[in-house]
Amino acid sequence: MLQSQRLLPLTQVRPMTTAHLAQTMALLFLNASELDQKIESELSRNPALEVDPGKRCHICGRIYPHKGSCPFCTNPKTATSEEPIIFVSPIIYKGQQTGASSIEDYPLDEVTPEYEDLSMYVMRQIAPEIPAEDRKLAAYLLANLDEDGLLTIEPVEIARYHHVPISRVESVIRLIQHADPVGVGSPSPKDALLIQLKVLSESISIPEKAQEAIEVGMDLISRRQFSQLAKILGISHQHALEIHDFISRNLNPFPARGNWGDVRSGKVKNPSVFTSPDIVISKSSSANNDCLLVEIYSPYSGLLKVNPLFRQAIQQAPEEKTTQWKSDLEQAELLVKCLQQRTNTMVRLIGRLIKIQREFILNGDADLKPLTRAFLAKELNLHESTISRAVANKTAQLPDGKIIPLSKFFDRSLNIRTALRTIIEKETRPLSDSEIAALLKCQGFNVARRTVAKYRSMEGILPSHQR
DNA sequence: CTATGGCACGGATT
DNA sequence: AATCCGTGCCATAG
Repeated sequence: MLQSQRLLPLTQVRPMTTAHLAQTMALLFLNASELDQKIESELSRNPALEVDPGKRCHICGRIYPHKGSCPFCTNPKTATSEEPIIFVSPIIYKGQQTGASSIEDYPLDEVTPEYEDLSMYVMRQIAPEIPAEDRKLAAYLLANLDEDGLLTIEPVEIARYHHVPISRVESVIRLIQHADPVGVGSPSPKDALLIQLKVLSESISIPEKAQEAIEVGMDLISRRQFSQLAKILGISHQHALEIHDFISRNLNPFPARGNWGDVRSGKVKNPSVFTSPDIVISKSSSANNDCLLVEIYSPYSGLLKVNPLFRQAIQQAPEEKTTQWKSDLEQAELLVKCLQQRTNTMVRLIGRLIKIQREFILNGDADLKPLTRAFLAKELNLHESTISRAVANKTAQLPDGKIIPLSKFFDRSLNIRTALRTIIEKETRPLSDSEIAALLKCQGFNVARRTVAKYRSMEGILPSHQR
């Protein structure tokens, strides 16, 4: 049944036909840039379609469809609640964040396809900062990251191979390490942690001796021998625990894990380009409250309409073209309606999603709540497949600038994984996988021994006899 | 001999 | 219908 009729659209949506439904689904499946392409081609083909130029906000430069003032600039000021502010942006600003317009300029020919995304992503950030003659070097370095974002080759080798002084190699590496997955391109987890710690120390306060702890006691930390660690550093056991807690909460020994780990199998739809995100989430900067601003890119939403002149002209259409024109007009009307519907669904979906995962967005991975598409579908009175399509192939940019696939918001095994992590943190004696499995069973998580092992490695925790 | 990681199969999820 | 994920079995490392 057509449950979705019940929802209240922004503007009145006329009754849905099957064609309507089918096309809405098709549109929903596309992400912002794909939709952009699709509509552009439709525009050039179909004379019945017309683009309203919209209005450009004189403050932020955004385009918005209707009269009144720019929703982006006015809403945040009036907002008081913790409700996220959601609005739709009809235009994609390509390369808006970095100003790096065309990636083709950068030599990435040696990149292995699976990791292309990560390499591109990093390259895009650092490209403006490195001199042109070092770009090849950077590309080579990025091509030799492993799936965890760590460098697999020695700087000395690179220097020799490219016939450049090692200092230049090192300065490029430094740049890479400070790019978004902070610590990416480090030769080892230890170095990655150190970099992250340093970057982090500029914004928040870090526990004393944390740096020393990583430098000298890296293996002690990973083996969870805290009393040893405390002895070496001359600090209390309690303090050692605090340091460990800080590290495991804020740092990531494998920079690329989590963000890019799930894209790694190499079957990305559009492998050549790193597409701009479909939604951008930012914190309200102007106001004193901390509500979230959510910008959804939905190309031409509200701008695309049926050309009224065409509608009139159809009366006087030449005999042989009248059927053609009629079908053009129908298609145009359908497309406009479906686009409206798509936007509407996206807004509702994202709104709900943001509310549920608010903590995750603000505080990071640790606060991700378990969620399945089926659950969300029930809440929104939509069909599961609708959610699936809406989520598929889309990405979101978080306030901290990270870009993640929207599917990351849905994870059913995450609560079990955190439970597992806390169990390992709590227990003093190294527990074997089967023992952990038993403990998890007590907490209500029915998982097999084999699964525990998998989660462990997902979290980057060493096997029990090595801790 | 026990704990772990690899491969592969079946059921759940999308 | 395609894909992902948990799980069982088996080889291997400790």
